Amino acid sequence: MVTIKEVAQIAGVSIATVSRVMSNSNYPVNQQTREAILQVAEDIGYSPNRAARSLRTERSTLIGVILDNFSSQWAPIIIRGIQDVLHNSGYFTLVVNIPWEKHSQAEVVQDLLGHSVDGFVFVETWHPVHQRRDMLNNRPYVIVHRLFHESDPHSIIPDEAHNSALAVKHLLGLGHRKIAYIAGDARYFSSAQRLDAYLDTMRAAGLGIPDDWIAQGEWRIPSGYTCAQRILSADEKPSAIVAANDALAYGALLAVSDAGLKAPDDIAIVGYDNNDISRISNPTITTVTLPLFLMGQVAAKDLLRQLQTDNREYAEQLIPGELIVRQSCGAPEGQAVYARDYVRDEADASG
Amino acid sequence: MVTIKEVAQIAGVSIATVSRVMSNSNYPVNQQTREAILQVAEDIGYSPNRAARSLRTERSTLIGVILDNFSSQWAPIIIRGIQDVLHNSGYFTLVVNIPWEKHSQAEVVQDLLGHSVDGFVFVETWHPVHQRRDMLNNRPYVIVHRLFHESDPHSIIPDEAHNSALAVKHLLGLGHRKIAYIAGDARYFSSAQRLDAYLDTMRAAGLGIPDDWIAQGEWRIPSGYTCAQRILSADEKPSAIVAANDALAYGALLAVSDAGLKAPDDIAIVGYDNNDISRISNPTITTVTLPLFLMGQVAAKDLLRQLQTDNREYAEQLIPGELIVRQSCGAPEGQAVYARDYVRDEADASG
DNA sequence: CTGGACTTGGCAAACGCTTGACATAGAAAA
DNA sequence: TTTTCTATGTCAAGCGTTTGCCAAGTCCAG
Repeated sequence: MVTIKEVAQIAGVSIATVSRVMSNSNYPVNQQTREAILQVAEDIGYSPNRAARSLRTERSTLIGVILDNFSSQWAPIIIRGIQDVLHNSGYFTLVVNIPWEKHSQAEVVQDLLGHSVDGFVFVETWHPVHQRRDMLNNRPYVIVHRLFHESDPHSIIPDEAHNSALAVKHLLGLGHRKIAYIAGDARYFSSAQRLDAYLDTMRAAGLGIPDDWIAQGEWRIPSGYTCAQRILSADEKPSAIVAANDALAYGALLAVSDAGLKAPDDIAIVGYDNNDISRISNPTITTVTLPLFLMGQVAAKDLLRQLQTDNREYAEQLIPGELIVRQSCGAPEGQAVYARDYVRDEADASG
Repeated sequence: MVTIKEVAQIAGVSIATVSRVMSNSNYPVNQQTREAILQVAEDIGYSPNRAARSLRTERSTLIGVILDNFSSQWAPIIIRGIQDVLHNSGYFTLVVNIPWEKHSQAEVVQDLLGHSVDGFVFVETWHPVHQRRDMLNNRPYVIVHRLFHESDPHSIIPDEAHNSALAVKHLLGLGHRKIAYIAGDARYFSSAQRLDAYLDTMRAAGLGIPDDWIAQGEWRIPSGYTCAQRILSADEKPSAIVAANDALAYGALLAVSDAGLKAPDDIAIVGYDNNDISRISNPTITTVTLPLFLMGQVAAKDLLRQLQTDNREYAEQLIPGELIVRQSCGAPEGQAVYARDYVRDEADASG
């Protein structure tokens, strides 16, 4: 192992000086000396021993990342966003997957603290972390894509209201007035947010919604199918359906097809999530992106802020997504049409 | 921070004794003393400082996991397999994503070594690691799903030959004799392996293959479409197509449909990968699984073996997948039909 | 009763690094 | 000249553990 001593010896300075250079301390060091040291370090392949540094400084440049479910289609993208920022700031991440059912989060947190992690990121967690803040040994934390209902000032979540409104406004802009809705699993607070955004946007446009235009689904394809069937048999036929996610939209597409109708000609459909299914289905599904990579980046930056400053202002951050226009809505592809005219209060939809 | 000293003080022994108890050393310690120490440790919430331990022992219970591409649909599953084993053995993983283009792997390895990682796992790497073994500071390593061509005794890869043969044999078992093939991107060695398995299996069954039954694709849907078109215009029409992955199979499905034919009635299709597309498409696609989770587990176990024993026997390990019967092949769903009768040499297909 | 073997436990030296305290040299101020 | 200041470095303590070595106690055979 090549140590600081060897660097010091070769560079002809003391280890203290080398240390100050290597750790970017703002202690004044002659520019020539500094460069010489860096050169030697590179030449002999020196990189500081983290254990020694960590022992001394009580910091580890390690961040614990805790997932409730690594199998989620979103988690890997969020993690990439987190790492994108953290790695560039010299931090490594200790990623741990704990299935929610195991309820062993406290234990894992304990183990991570044993590794002196400087902070925590919780990804897609069902655990209201702030209730067990003591457990974190006062280390800073941040939550990306919280799944529990109660708000948390340390969380970064998608701007569901904004995103859902995008879908509805797009259809309004295309001239649709009769827009039905297939809701997601009610246990997720995002379902309620998306549904509310639909209701609000319709109301803002001055449009009424018969009861049988709203169907309660639960995220998956078969549910989208049956919900769409119910909506298609409504007294007054809608001309468009917004689904709370792409799987539901795809199920709806199948139901429309089985009913002898054609999307988007007979009925327009918009989904949410921009996952593979929306790219592959026929017709492809117009949808709204979840800004996952960005959310990860924002979370990581916020954690760095907590680590580097004494700024203690916290507020839940909402990250807006974008509309992706494909075939299922009937608009020219790639072109978003917003219903500015039909939405009275545009102010809160910006950003 | 509660240290070993406090435990020693309260338990009325020296820190040496506490250390020997806490680290499960097999140094003899009186049973009563041992229990008393453990009790005190638990009471005051002591857990050994990893940095100090690591500094002293030059081991960290940290494993570096290096990905060429975290966005791959396979990587997250492999990682879960790795972590499943490693976490249960008290190791944490430092997962790092390095896009291949950056060529900065050496640097990242350097940084990970700075964290004293005990070993490395390379996931889906294009780097022939063994050529730079010195770079790893003699730490053990293992490769899961290597992408470079040259073999490496430390790698765990899918048993492509076995898996591809499964698909072909299944069709043979269903009575097909005219089986065409859409190959994957030739830059991947797995493409060649899959193609060879197809050729071998057909040959073993004593069946000839006209040149225009084999089309060179490159993994993605449009390529599957054009390849299938070419195959469908062959002088002698095949009754089935095996594709090197599900995207190609899906593209083929579209081509078949556009040609006014119906799968599986007019032509049977089998894919490879078992990804979302094969579950969603209509008809759903019969496919072969890539045993990713298992591969991750095997890799982790192999690394543990290297860490814990002095067994230095290495051999590339091939992990077999399974056939998943869906609609596109025409067999009753969920029921695999193997062509035992038509394959002369069954021996090498077992396992 | 003595000597050896075994059991149990303590001492203290590292491990590689950071950092407060101190040293030196040269320049400017008095 | 002496003092003070700044710029640049060095010294050395100490972070919490592990572990080789030694010491003391206990037991048993001779």
